[in-house]
Amino acid sequence: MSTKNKILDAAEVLFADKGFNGTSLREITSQAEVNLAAVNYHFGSKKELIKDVMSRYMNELSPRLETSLHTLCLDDEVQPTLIDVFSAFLEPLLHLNSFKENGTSTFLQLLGRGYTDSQGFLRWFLTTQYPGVFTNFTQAVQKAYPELSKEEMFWRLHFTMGTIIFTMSSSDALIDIAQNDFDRQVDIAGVIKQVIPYVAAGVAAPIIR
Amino acid sequence: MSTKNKILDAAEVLFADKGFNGTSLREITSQAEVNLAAVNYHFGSKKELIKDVMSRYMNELSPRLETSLHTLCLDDEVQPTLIDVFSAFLEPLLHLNSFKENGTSTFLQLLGRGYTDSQGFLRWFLTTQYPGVFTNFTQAVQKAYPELSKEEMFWRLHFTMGTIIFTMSSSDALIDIAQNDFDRQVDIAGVIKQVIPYVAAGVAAPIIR
DNA sequence: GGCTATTTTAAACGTGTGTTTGAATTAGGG
DNA sequence: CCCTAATTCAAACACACGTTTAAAATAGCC
Repeated sequence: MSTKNKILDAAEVLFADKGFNGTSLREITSQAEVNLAAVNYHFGSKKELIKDVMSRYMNELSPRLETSLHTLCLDDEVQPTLIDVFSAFLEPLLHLNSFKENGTSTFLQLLGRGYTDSQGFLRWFLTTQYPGVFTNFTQAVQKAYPELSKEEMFWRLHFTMGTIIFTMSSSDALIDIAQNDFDRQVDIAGVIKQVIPYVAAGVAAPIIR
Repeated sequence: MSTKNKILDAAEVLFADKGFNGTSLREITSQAEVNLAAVNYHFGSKKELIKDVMSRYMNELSPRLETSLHTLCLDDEVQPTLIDVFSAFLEPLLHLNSFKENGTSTFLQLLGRGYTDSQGFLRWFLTTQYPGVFTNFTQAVQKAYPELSKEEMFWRLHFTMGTIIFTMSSSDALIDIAQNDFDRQVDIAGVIKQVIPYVAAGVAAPIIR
């Protein structure tokens, strides 16, 4: 395993767990069992390391998400339900688990970290580097629920992102509580399946004017 | 204005904006125009300052929230809708605006920070210091939607917290985008009114077994 | 006014941070 | 084998952090 990958692997777990600011390069390099200076040698700076950690996941997720949402919109005749739209995220997201152990959970936690940690840096990163994900998604929702105005859709999509990202940021803690309180096995896929009807119903909520 | 309050006022704004870890005592004290050592003199430590910032808001919010949810459950005959339950949050939350300028927005941002920044510290703080808020809320939801099992309710309540807290954490940025894209005035009350039907529909989503 | 307790102040402390340096080591092609 | 380029390494750098100190200033009471 290359030094670069050892660093990336250690960094993503720590970043997900303790945030970007909350994780020091020394923690990362000692976890990865490499020299401290290796980060700046291979990545240039901590900020670049963060970007590369995110890119590795986005490059894995983005094409699968794009095709998944695309096939959903292919047939002009049938109108997909909102459940269909959100379910289209399921396979690409869960695929991250075969890309890397606990990949889905780690990625969603990272997403949450990036959204709140660094004052909109991630929002910029996503919208500029992977604009297709957004446009494909809004198109799919638009098709499933045409009555929704652009503004209402804007808000409801951000509510949805909030629900998913926030839940997943603290999913480890929540899963622990659920296992204790209800005495049954829960995993990340189970949480995602719980959240889909929730967000679908939220987006489809009756419009009050 | 006392030194203590000057610090609290400066701290809450900076904490909301840049997180707890992301804000230094030097930023706070120079913003408050007091000496650096004043924080440790009046509060003992940074951690205590964070607690006190949160307490000031919770002590203002908690009793109003409790009575609001309580009156909702008073009448045993009529069953409140979920919209009623979530609307019961509106007045107590918006009251924070007369308690302090931009109080509602600041408090909800702080809530989001606390939830993600410090690995569950806030969850502990809320559940141990203000357990009434949770139990009253779940009772109200239970009454509005009795079919929901304890486990499903657990998840959907956390999804709801996620939606609201996450949205409000980045509400300033979102409001800016909305003002630009849709060319109309938006404020925090407007966002809350948008989010209520969303979360109400989410909680009331049909159960798939 | 004088004494005490409270508060403010400037300076320093120790620690942890991201980054840089320059020498030592390792790899790989001619 | 040898030379060069790439990589690793220990050490140090400069800086920012939360906290502590002890002297100076202020306030409140007899």
